[in-house]
Amino acid sequence: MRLSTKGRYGLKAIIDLAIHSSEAPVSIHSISVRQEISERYLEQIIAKLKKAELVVSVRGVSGGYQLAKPAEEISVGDVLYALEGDLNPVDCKMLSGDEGCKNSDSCLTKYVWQQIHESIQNTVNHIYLGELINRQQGCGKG
Amino acid sequence: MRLSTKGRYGLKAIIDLAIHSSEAPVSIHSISVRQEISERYLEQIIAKLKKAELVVSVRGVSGGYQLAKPAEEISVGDVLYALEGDLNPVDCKMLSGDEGCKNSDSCLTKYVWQQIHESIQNTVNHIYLGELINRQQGCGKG
DNA sequence: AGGAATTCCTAGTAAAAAAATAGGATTTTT
DNA sequence: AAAAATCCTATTTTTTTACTAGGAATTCCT
Repeated sequence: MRLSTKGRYGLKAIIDLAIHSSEAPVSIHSISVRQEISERYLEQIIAKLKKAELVVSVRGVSGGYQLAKPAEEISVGDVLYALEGDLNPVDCKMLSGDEGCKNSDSCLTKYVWQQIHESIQNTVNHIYLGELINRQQGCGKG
Repeated sequence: MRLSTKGRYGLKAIIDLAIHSSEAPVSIHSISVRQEISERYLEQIIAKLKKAELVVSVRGVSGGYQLAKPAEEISVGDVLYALEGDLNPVDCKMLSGDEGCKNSDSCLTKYVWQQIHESIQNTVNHIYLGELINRQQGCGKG
């Protein structure tokens, strides 16, 4: 039940972008240095964020990435879905359709997985990058 | 961010026990047949449930397992913690201690992981096996 | 024009974790 | 004594994750 490094690195990376890319685009290289993540691996992660239209890219020298919209409008859920797929604790087949209910026990567990899924979604959909950055005051200075 | 088969099979198995072991102990073999889980693998899973004192065993012929306490007093959380460890989406090191805050970004993400963790805990700690079994009415009959 | 810094795309590999299998000892009932 | 079960631990197989690698395309700067 662990998030992969894609999700962990990716969230750090997009927060880094939110903080540093407001003026000029930020290169993968500079993120990888600040966040201590393999450049080549980050490349793949950010590619997913781009595909999900959370960031935009500028090619060529002094190119890089920027947020596709204000940090206040990007939720942690948006980021994690892009990187980890749905945050469902179990595979779709068990959940979709009521056919699984032929065995009544799987019907019982289904309810549990749905509840967990909903609570995760609820949490990540209501935390926005903007908020996170504003929290920074008072932390990290101790 | 998927639960392993340990958690999935294990919850099914203990629900099976809750339903079938009220009179006599239930063997791994019979659970494995009903739930379509490898007998040898189930053995390992149920060993964990025993270690966590959620089930008790009876050895020898016509032995098997029974719940260690009423289904109303065993939460899904109890079961999943026994099988999956804490349900923390990220590794402990990042979360414990404020040293991680030297890099302020990891401080920001930390908050997210804690929120997710709490919401999962909250969910699984408040669903009890007893409840699940009572839900069964109305389901699985369609 | 050419070189440098960058994104972009895809394939491959290595390491780690999960899932399952296996062997055999022990306990208890009949 | 045989059978049915738990118990214990090691090994193997499979799958997934994490990372590496190569090189093409784009853009800026001199």
